[in-house]
Amino acid sequence: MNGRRASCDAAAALRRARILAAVRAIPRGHVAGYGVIARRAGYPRHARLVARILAEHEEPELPWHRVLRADGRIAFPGGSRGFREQCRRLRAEGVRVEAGRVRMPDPGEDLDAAVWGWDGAD
DNA sequence: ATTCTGACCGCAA
DNA sequence: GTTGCGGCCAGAA
Repeated sequence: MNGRRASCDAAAALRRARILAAVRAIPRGHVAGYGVIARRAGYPRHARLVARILAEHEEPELPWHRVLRADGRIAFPGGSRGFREQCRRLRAEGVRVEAGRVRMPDPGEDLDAAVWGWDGAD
């Protein structure tokens, strides 16, 4: 077998595993950005990799809907199937979504559910 | 090796 | 609020 190729695949599998773990770790009712997930998984600047992995995942329990763009908006094109599904799932767990976008935690306002920029400190 | 494509990001107009 | 653009990085062609 080709060792270089094998170690490459292994590295890819590891990235994938760590990223999926980071996504699973987002508490219910909370959200995090692609970049935040990448950073928490140990791969800063790999936001696009997170997106790719979410697009290909096959794990039914994965809370992929808790992952948003850096500005708090849903990454799917508005009106697309994924867009509506993500909206639905988020609202189902108490996250406020308005115009395809999750409300940011304004200072002074006590949001009980949707916490933007969640980074594990909670 | 080179080129193209993303469920992206940050910053400047 | 919006758009545009360069930067980013893995994977496929």
